[in-house]
Formats: sequence, C-alpha cells, structure tokens
Amino acid sequence: MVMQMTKMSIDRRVARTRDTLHQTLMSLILKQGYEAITIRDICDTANVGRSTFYAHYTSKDDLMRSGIENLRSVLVDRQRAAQANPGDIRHRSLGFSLTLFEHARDHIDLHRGLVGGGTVALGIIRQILADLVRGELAATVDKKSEGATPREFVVQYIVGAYMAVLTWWLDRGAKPPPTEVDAMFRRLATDGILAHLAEGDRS
Amino acid sequence: MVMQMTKMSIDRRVARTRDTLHQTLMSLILKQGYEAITIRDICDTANVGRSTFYAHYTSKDDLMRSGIENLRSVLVDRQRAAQANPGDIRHRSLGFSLTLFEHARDHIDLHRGLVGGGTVALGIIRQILADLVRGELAATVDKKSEGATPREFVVQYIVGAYMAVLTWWLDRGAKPPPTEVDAMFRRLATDGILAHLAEGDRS
DNA sequence: AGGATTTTGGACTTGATGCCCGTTATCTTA
DNA sequence: TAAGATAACGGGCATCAAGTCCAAAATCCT
Repeated sequence: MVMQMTKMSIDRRVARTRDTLHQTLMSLILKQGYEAITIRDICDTANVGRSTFYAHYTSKDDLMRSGIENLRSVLVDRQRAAQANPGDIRHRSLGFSLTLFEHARDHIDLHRGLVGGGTVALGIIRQILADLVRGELAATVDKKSEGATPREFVVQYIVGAYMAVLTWWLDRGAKPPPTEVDAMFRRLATDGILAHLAEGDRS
Repeated sequence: MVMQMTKMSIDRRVARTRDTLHQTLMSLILKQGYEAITIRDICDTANVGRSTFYAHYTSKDDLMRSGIENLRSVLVDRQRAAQANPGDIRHRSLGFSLTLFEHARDHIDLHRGLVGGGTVALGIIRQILADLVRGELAATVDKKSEGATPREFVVQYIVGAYMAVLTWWLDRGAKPPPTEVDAMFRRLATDGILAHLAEGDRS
C-alpha cells in the first residue's frame, strides 16, 4: 500500500525502540557518564540490535539531541507563563532561571549526567537558553535603546554566566535551594558585581 | 654516573621531541580541529614514532594540558601588573579581560582551534581564569562584606560569562577590537544588564 | 670513545564503528 | 484474522585507533 502523504501514525515497534533507546541512554548517563558510553553499551542494555540502532540514529550524539528536545518545550512553556505575568522588569526578566534550577533539582541525577558528560548536551541546552534569552530581550528592551553593546553579546554573556553557575550548583549537590541561587543569579546579572564588591568597601 | 638530585638538564632528544609534539598539535588544531585529531596524526605529522609519543604523554589531552600551561604565565604576569596599578576599582578589576582578548586576537587561529575544539582546552582556560578571578576578588573585596552570595558563585559567574563572550567574539572573527569588547564586558559585569535594558525603557 | 638513554618501527591485542543482508518477529489494514 | 508490509535481529565483515611491547639503531652526555 502506498504511504499516506501527510502523517503516518508511527509503527509501534519504532516508537518502542526509540523510547527504549532514550531511556537507556539516560540511565547509562547516570551510571557512567556520557563520554564513557558506547553504542554497544546502549544496545546491550536496551536489548536492541545494533543494526536497529543505526536504523534510527546515526550516532550517540544524534540520539542525545533527539532526546533532549522535550526539555525545550518545558522551558518555553514556563517562559511564556512568566512573560505574561505583570511586574517589574526585575522580576519579569530572566524567566528561565528559576524554572531550570527547579527542573535541575527535580531531575538532579539526569542533569548531573548531562553537565558532567559531553559537550553535546551542554551545547544544546546552551542553545535553548540562548533562544529564550534572545526572545526575552527582544520583548523587553526598547528597539531604540540600541547601545554600543550588540544584542547578541548580552545574550551570550547571560547564557554563559548562567550555565557556569548552574553547573557549579549541580556539582555542589544543588545545595542552596533553587529560589536562593535564582535570586543570587538575578541580582548579579541585573545589578552587576559592583554592587556586591562595593557593599562593605565603597570608597 | 649517578643522577644529580636537584635538577638534571634535560636530554636534547627529549626536549626536541616534546617541542615538536606541541607545535604539531597546535598546527593540527588549526587545520582540523582538536576533536578530529588522532595520535597517529600527530606522530605522522611530527615525524615521531608512536611509541615515542607514549613514552612522553599518555594521551592527546595530556599533551594539550602540558602545552597550554604557558598561557597561564602570560596571564598571571599581566594580571600582576594590572593589580599593581593604582586606580578606581572599576579599572583595576577584571584585569585578565583585556589581556586575554588581545592574546586571542594576536593568536586568533590558535584560539579558534582551542575553543572550537574539545572540552579540555576550554576547561583548562576556564580554570586558569577562575584562579585569577578568585585571587582578584580576594584582593579587592572586603572580608567583612561577605554577603549572601558565596564568593565562588561570583567567580563562576564571571568566568562563565567571559568564556562565552570570548568564544562568541572569536567566532565572529574578533570583529570589534579588543578594547571595545573589553569595555562591553566590563560594563556588563560591573553594572549589570539592567543598565543596558533600562536605558531607553525606564518604566 | 663508550656507556647510557632515547627513538624507532613494526607486530600484536583489544575494542569500537559502521555497514550489509538473510531470517524472523511484529504490526497494520483490509 | 490472514496477508503483505515493515521493523528488528544477529552475525559477519572491513576499518581504524588505542595501547603495549621489544629488539635494533640513533643520539646524547661526559
């Protein structure tokens, strides 16, 4: 029979295989870290033929990429909610921060695997955040206020700082609760480090 | 003859080998990126037996690590010079910024290879910067002004932001000159993003 | 010059990748 | 529920890099 053009309901076997592969990858990340994982490992653990793996994904990175995309939707949703809320610019901006801190705390093992692991996951998350921040800046800042600092510069600055802080926080076992790290990050980002340094040292 | 205890002048063969290996690694980074380099590549290009490589280093990362340490001294030196200079806290702090931007511009190919390449180089540079910033904060901030924000949090924040900005800048071909990016970074870091956002949008 | 040390190059093992293909299991749909 | 389509299996195969080892040759140091 000819394939229907718009959208075929996905074969259950395909769905099952892909699902299993994703879950297995995650569990292996927790167990041995991303880098150390081999495609053999994944297939063996998942009870999936290696040929089958290659029928769906071209590499470990490919599997990872495809599996991490749902994180984006979570963040985007919450972001939208935060944007809708009225409030001072101080509270309205950087909406992803608390969300991601909390998500990381709730799935701490997974996130530790991600950050501890390869560049791939970090890169994807980085990109997702960059998109969010970019959108936020576009909605927040006035078009005419274009200063000497390129928009993208600010985006990279914020995302870089956030990723570093998130990683550090996870490495320490997510010690201070999300709301607190969130507050620290926001303050640092919006007010700058001068406020921190000069507190007891205003010359 | 018995080995002298304190310090033996290094065998010329050893020095030559190690030197060649380092230079070769760098040139290969520029040509094909760090990740894609194989130990075979290095040895072939360097005209060094593969056995010899393993007699000196245990891995590609090992070679990289040992080779990048001189960058540290460059930065540390300039940092010291900057620290000695009198001046407002705004100019005295973040001394590494301009230095590294300039170094990156002068060795742009190398730096592009580094950042474009593996996690290793980035990690090392990150660590070097973290040490610098940590030292700087310790010298700058008053002990008693310890706020709710851990010192290390600020360090990670700054370094993360800087690395991201540096990478972005290099990817764009180091377009705005070092002094300008440096100024942008400093301003963002010390004054925060609020100053930027609110410029034309003070509600 | 001569003993010490390094370099060499090739052989060997191990293990991962990626691909192929005939067989078997499972799904879809009519 | 039976038939035809499709996916999964699994074993084999070629390729390549990582490491290790060793005897012979080259180079260095004093």
